[in-house]
Amino acid sequence: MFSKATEYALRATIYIAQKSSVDKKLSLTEIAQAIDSPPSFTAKILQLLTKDNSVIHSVRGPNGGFYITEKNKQLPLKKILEVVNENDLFEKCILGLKKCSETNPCPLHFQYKPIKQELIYLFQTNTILELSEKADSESLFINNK
Amino acid sequence: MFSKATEYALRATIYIAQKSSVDKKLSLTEIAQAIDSPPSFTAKILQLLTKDNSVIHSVRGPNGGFYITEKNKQLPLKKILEVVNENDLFEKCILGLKKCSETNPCPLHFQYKPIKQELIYLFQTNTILELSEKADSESLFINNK
DNA sequence: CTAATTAAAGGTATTTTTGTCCTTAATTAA
DNA sequence: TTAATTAAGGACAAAAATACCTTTAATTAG
Repeated sequence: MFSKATEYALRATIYIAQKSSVDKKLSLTEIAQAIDSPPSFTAKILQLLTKDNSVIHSVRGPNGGFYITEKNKQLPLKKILEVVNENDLFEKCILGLKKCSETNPCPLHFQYKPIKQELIYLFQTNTILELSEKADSESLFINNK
Repeated sequence: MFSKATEYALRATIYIAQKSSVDKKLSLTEIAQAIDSPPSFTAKILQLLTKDNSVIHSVRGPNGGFYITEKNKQLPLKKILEVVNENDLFEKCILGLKKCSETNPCPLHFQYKPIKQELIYLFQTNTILELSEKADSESLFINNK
């Protein structure tokens, strides 16, 4: 469904929302361990999410790390997909046809349509905050190996 | 959503179901042109679908090519996904967590569950025949560029 | 039987994705 | 001010997906 990059972006953001605050920032090392992702690759993805502080924030130096503001916790999950450029899922034809449309539909078009709508709804209505609250504080990301 | 390989597999099979018969086999060249896919790569995928005649059939030599039997047209689309090994879509956690389950759910688990069910239903209940009949005989695959 | 046609099979090449490493910049504490 | 810490940024490496090409095998028509 999603690329590794997107999976890591979603997991990392949810974890950061769950565990961080302005005065309790999380290091790359902690995040990567918690969500079971390769640290260096995760760093790249966190950079994307940090750009313009669009999703998460970062601070360098001792006691630095990553955190997310209360305001940004109100962002929908969809925002994360936009940042990692996997947002086209909600526009693409399921058969990969470039010109599939309402007037020139692929054979799956009208059956897939409501499913796509539900996916869009899922990522548009769920905020980072809501998801982080659903994430059990201990058991979610550990034991993922 | 799907890999290129899977998209080509679905498109090719639907096209073959729509246009071929035992005495009107389709060549690789025609198929690849019709569904707008790279011929050599498509050949590999058709080989998979042909193996053990599990989905489509092939004949070498002059007037050879690919076709599908009426019997195999009754197969669900899911069969195609199995052959190209993208069947795990219906089992995987949307966040990529290895141990996500009913008792240890990821934060999206219960919201994604019904969507996943609908996807499974879509690919299990739709047969190749049904899809090929929905595919407009002329306008579906052309103009895809 | 021979030549032509078409898919099968295998190897190779390219591109994209995923992952690593090293240096630089920022921040902090001593 | 210096040393330590942590993310940013860039170059590089490995793996996987996608795409191509060449030879072989099967089939058919003449």
